[in-house]
Amino acid sequence: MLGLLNYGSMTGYELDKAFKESLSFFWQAQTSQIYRELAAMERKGWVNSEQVIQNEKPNKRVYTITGSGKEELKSWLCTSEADIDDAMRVRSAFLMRVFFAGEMENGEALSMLRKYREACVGQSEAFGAVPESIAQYGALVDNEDQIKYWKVVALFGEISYRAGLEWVNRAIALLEGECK
Amino acid sequence: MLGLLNYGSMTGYELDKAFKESLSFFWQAQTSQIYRELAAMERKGWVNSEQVIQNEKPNKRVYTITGSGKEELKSWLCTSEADIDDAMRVRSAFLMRVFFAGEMENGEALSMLRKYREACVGQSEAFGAVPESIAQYGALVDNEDQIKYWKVVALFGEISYRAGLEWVNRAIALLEGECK
DNA sequence: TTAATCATGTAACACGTTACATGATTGC
DNA sequence: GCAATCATGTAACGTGTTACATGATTAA
Repeated sequence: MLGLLNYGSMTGYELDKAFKESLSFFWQAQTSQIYRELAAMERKGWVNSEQVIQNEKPNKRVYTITGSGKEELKSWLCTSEADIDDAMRVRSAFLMRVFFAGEMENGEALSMLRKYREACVGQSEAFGAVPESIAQYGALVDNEDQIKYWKVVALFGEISYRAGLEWVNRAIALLEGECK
Repeated sequence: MLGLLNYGSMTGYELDKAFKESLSFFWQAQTSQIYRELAAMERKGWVNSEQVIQNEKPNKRVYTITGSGKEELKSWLCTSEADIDDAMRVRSAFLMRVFFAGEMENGEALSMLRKYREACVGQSEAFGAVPESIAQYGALVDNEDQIKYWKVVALFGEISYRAGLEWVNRAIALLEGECK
């Protein structure tokens, strides 16, 4: 949220949209969490807010990052310590299901993997629209440096879904060999 | 935990080791969380426990899955509903850092990526030891069906780290082009 | 004698999710 | 008339993390 507010002042509603439309690939947040954390961040002095009265739409509260908020953002970005191990960490209820799939019917496990394959294909296709979307947001932010990194993150997504597809195809082939 | 206890009765300490030695690739749990959740599961009737007095070692409490626990495990394994989307969900503070890396020095971003590369290489190498480890645990569990799925999960790990390495190499190449 | 392994927990806090609550305006 | 978009929250609950507390035995 500090990262987004650093691009420009925003409402909770707009932050929520940013998470859902752009960041959801690597981070998710509930609407209620956004409003709660905005209040907490204001208490900490990282942001301040101002009510804006509107007449054709409901009133809104616009949040602005403070100096102390910018410091906090930078220190979070730069202290990478043990964080690389954290970065590698996967946490997947899906893989847990696969791990214990010996307790399922063979066909049930296969249908789970086929659903995963469909989801991979869908996600891979969805990445076609990403460059366009980056160009649009990039024009608003007006910072060449930023969009370079956005593209690098998008590349991670593409490569991961392709890898996921490769895996699931091999997994299905392995299991189909036994349960025709 | 129900999945593990389904292989055979165990203590909290042994469950903790299983998470740390075998499941940590796709799920992590703190020791304190394991003991807390064991207590909760006993309250729910999914497991029961018995104290075992030892004389050469500290006493221990052995947990055993109940019929109702087995039912719970099976229903968790088989109801896969919306869970595939959940499976695809990535949550990565590391990718968040990359996304906002425009606020860092260029060199700092690069060194973060190089650390990631080292970690990928290390993890990839660590996968060499996995087949041996699977064979060892497999002998204890004595269920051919199970180890088949364990191998499929290990394959996911190998493929993911290879993909991560491919990505980080391309990302570093992209960024080095500009900051020599 | 010092580190590792065996063994079990409590308390507090941080973070994430779900359910609920409200209400105006705009486009089909 | 109905759905979508704009707009903001509270309360309760569930899950994950950190800090703390204790103490025996065995191998280097």
